[in-house]
Amino acid sequence: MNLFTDIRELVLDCLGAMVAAGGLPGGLDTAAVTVEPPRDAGHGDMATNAAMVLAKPAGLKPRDIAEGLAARLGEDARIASAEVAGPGFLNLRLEPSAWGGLVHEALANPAYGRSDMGAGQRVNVEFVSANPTGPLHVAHARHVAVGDALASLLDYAGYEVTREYYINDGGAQVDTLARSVYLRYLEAHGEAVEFAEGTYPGDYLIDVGEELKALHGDAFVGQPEEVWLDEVRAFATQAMLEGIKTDLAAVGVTMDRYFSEKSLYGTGRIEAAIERLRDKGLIYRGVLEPPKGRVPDDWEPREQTLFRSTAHGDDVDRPIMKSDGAWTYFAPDIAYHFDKIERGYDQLIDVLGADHGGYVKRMKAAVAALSDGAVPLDVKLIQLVKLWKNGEPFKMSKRAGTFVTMADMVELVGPDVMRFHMLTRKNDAPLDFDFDKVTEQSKDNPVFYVQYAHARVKSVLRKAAAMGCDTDAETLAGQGPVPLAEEELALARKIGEWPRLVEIAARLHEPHRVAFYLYELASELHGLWNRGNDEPALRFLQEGDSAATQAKIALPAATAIVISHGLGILGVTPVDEMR
RNA sequence: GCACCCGUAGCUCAGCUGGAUAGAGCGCUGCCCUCCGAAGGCAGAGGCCAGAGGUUCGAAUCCUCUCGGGUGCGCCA
Repeated sequence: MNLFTDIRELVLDCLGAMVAAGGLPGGLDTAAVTVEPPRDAGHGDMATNAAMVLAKPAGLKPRDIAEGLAARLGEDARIASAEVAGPGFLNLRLEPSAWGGLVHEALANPAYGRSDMGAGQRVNVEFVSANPTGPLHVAHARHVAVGDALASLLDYAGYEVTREYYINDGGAQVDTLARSVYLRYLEAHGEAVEFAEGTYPGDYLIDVGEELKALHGDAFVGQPEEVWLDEVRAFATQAMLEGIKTDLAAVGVTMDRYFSEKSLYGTGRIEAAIERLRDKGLIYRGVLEPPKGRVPDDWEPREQTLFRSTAHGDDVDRPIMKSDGAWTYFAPDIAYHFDKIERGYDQLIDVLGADHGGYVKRMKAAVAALSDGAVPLDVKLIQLVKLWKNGEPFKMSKRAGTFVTMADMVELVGPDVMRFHMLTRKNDAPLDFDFDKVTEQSKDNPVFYVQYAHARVKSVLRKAAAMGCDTDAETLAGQGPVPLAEEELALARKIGEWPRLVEIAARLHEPHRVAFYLYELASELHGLWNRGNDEPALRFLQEGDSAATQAKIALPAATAIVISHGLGILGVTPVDEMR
């Protein structure tokens, strides 16, 4: 139930009636007609641009259409007033009962805000996909928060969502991992080792070396790489993956599928994907031009196997095979996306680091080619997270050992703070993460502010219960449409915007909008609360009057329910009291 | 050189398939705290939406160009 779309339907009905009555020509395109909240609440509850959009094609003056439309809209029971304003806007004021009905809906319907806009379409959200060479670090934390919230949001909006992790276990970096673990293994046998350039010196591999020793004894000691590499690589990769899964579990994220890059090699799957492209005439042998203005020192023209990505919007064609005949990293990625397409997804979403920006066009080109344009790929690029501590930038350096893992971060601030804060910016804007501020209990901290609103309501409900009120949602819903005082309308309207917000955020693939909405909703609740300080009639708890209190608590209770819905999408647990 | 992202109040940032007088928090100024939780509240100042053209009834939003910042640009994934 989305009151904005309901009222838009009403507007369209009225327009239809005007056509029938001869007040408007038929056959007008109403696609551009919107019903939305006005920027300035003083203008009313909703505004429609119908008259302005239709004036030109109808050959009429906007105000004339608006006046005719206003007269018809005014006949609907939900419309308190319809006024023509400005160049032809129609400002609608709704009967308070219409908003009260929504508040009631929020209480009565646990699925309030859920949408069927997805219509069961299948969406694959790939996120994190960190190399399995170590624990997740803070940059991944943002990927985790954004990817998982986006997946939840789409689920909430009626899509069938798969959360997926692509394991980059096919490239050279897992060999490096294996060699590094091997060094730790030798160390476990008492050998002094040195971590050369290009190996991973991190402490996190010490245990893995020990485990390898426990498993294989000294069987690999002094042996050449051919003897142990495959075994150690598999063991190490598995160990890293287990660690990553543990890290994810600690913040409440469960992937539906882990897809191994390695599984694409030697199985004909890369070849099959490339063949598909070749069938479309998109694979050829050729020589690329060097990039203008910045020619690499060792540049020399080379004939390579290329994918004609320019046929689908890329700037240059891309190599899929190295000069030694091995696949470039792009080839298995093509095969991976081909696999996703073949699994029947209607939409693909990749959550990647912003440094992969140059990679988006070619991947979109590949997906467009492989799906004949049927499957859209949206790539969400995640900007960097800048860490702060004690008012100073907190440097993160692998070399200096100040390597902040996601697990460290969670230990310091908790999963809820981490997840919420990571969504307080658009994905493509850099984000500051200040270890002091994110846990601060003040209005400047959105995490706290939203949680506080929820806790405040819960506190009110506890006190109401102590007064003898029945505070469960079912009982409150049973009281029927919620009567609202003028001062309570702003909060009720905000509750009414929830379903609309969900659809907008889901359509744009922007989960941060949920976080911002929750902040606004919390703000309305706190604002109403504060007015209660001066005007006792507005307080949720009416001292000594449990009947009045019983009626009053429906609105805050509905607010808390919507907050919990929203936090649920973000993967944050609503708290019942602040500690 | 090319591509992508970004440029909105002193600072950090929102801004809906293009909508009305562009919003929030911080900071600043003034007033307020015996009041359901003051871990604050109310009010105010503060803007050429980087700049210039264009499309439109209407542009922060779409198009073109310029300037400024970030990221990336064939055998690294």
